[in-house]
Amino acid sequence: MTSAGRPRAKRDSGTEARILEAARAVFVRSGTGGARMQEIAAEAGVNQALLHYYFRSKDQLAQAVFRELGTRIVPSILGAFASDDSLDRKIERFVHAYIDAVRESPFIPGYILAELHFNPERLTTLAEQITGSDPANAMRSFVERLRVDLNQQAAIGAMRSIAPEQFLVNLIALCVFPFAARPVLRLLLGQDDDAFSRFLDERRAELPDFILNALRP
Amino acid sequence: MTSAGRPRAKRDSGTEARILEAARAVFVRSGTGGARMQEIAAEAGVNQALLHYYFRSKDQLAQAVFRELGTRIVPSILGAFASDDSLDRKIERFVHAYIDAVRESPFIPGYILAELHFNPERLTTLAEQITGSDPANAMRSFVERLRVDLNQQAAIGAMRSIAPEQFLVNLIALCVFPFAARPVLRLLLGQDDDAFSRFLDERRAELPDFILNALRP
DNA sequence: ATAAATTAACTAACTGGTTAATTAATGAGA
DNA sequence: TCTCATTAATTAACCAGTTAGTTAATTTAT
Repeated sequence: MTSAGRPRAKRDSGTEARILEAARAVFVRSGTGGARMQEIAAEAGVNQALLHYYFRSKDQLAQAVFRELGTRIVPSILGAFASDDSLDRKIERFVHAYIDAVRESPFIPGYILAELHFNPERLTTLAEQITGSDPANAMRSFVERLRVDLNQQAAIGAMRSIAPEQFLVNLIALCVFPFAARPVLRLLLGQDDDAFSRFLDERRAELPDFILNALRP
Repeated sequence: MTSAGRPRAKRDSGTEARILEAARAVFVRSGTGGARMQEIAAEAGVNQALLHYYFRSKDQLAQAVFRELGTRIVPSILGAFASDDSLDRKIERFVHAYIDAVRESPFIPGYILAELHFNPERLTTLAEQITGSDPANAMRSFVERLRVDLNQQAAIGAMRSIAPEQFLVNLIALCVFPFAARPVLRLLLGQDDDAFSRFLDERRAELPDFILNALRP
């Protein structure tokens, strides 16, 4: 028998995963408001009722997708700051980790940003999920640690003084924005997929220097 | 008589404007997919049929809102680059113009980015509207002019060498992202409206230096 | 036999959009 | 200046199609 009297995986196991995958595709390209359950069912190759069988409602399905994508990306990039590397090195690791993590699914940042704009309450759920309840507090202590780091660098004359909030926003902006604004770049700079990829290569190599240089005293 | 046998402004002129205003509010907070015509009608205080009387369809109404917001912001910030100031000064003007233009309606960048993510084709229409057909070409010549500027600064040793595309993305990212990511900042950094406003003041003052410093050789 | 997985068919509510009728400015002519 | 036809503005009621969600029956692994 399986684990706990729980009869599992009858006909075609993996259905739930297939549904989630289809939902991800549809939600990412259409948003929660624009997505249609029917379209998701079709893309998953199942009956529409199955979506409700596995995920009670459209909203819960949307939340599941959002949670999955959010928790997949955030930790990978936060990891760079968990190490005890030098600040210089942390910045470089962050930039590389983010670009590497996101480049194979470049619509995700735009989707997450959009979804957060229209449903800001989702952030609470997501943040609790990641930090384990009380995200604001976890974040505050993170920011304070960063403040100490930055002040120390400023004290020894290695960096100019900067508020940790400004620093964080700058760092994240420079990483996230090119993805979020990809449709704009595509049209306005005439970037096809290939050009965008080269653009990212260049960026990955140069961005850490750009940031460190900006912080030079 | 009026201009051309065209009887104008009967009962309550300004209805169209009121509808557009209501539509703006609803679309900005819910997106095209999430918005409901009924909600817009209610917010405008008119019958739902009037929305169709003035703007044939939901899509056309959404486009009208998008166009209005897009054309309101873009030129004001592009203006900074039209001048013949020094590059340093252009950067400063751009940062100031953007923050000043957007700070009183801080959801607009998030809305525009989200809308472009889900309906990238809207960008074409908008860009044509602003540049007067053939936006890709207008943009290319703009980028090339910028390239010359940047190369010149690099040649005289005033700046490090940087591709105009990277430069543009950096500049815009640093300006736009704080607004687009506002819900995140609000929760994660615990910023209320007031704290956000102070954050913007600080940013407006420091960001030009940050960018110029990053470009130092 | 049992219970999970899956489906076809359905429904109740809602959606964007239409229609036909009503109201009120406007300008032309008597 | 007083009709009066004309035309724009506005509404209530309606419609057809779609939507998320349900149900009851069927399949299938154990």
